[in-house]
Amino acid sequence: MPELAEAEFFRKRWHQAGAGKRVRVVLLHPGAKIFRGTSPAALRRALTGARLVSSEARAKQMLFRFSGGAWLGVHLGMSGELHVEAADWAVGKHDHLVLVTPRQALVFTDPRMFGRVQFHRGTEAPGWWARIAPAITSETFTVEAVAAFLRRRAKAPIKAVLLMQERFPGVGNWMADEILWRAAIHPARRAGSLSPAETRTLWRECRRVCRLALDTIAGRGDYLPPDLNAHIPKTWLFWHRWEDGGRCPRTGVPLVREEIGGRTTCWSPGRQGGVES
DNA sequence: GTGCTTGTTGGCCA
DNA sequence: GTGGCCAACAAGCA
Repeated sequence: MPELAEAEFFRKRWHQAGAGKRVRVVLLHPGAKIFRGTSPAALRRALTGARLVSSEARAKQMLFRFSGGAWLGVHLGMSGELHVEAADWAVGKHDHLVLVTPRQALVFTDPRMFGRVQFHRGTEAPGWWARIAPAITSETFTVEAVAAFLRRRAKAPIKAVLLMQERFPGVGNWMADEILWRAAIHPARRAGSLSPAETRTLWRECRRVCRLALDTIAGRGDYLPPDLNAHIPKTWLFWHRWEDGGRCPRTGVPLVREEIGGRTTCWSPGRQGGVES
């Protein structure tokens, strides 16, 4: 599930339940793949009895800071989720890590285990966190930076390029399709074939989709929608991209699904022109 | 049984 | 060295 806005949604969900609280750590499967590259035992030692101080989401990742210089990084992969349950809640088959507060349980669950939990200790955030590319919604995400990147990846389909986290942090499969649909650019176009005007449109829609997704999925301010996608308008491609017989919300024409850049891609014929344009 | 799945990585090849 | 492509990872679902 998790792309940019979903990461922020799940971060907020844990934060609202756990901020300021002391936690006890329960590792349900310490050998699980989600702990690859980190030490579950050290994680448990450092976090148990610590308070959740602050948290942040960047791209598709989250970082939770605890008292005593302990940090918990979370990447949800393809199927990971964070949820909040009652403290006495029954453990599910794919729950791997639980932070228990006096009243509630913060649960990390991930059936496919493409997700990842990383423990870090120190006064500063971990290096991998600092190296995440600046947000698309930030001022450093300029049209010039996008243009330069498209030149470097000139032969790759634009769909594949939008999935590259080094330049488009947080963009995943559905957001990439949403951006290209709004920008009216065919997903199979080579990145280097976009005109300056198309590049500018793409840049603008990247920013717009990220901002709108953050507003509608993660909410504004402290507000958190009850359901993840409850407030995404029906005018978005999002709601139509997976349904059989789905139609373009703008033209009414049947949508096309095909594999582009190694991923199933949904696009609107007519609106998004041809590969050669 | 088959063929998918909102992600990332490493290996292969040009 | 760089860029592009693809299989693999694991489990569930239709």
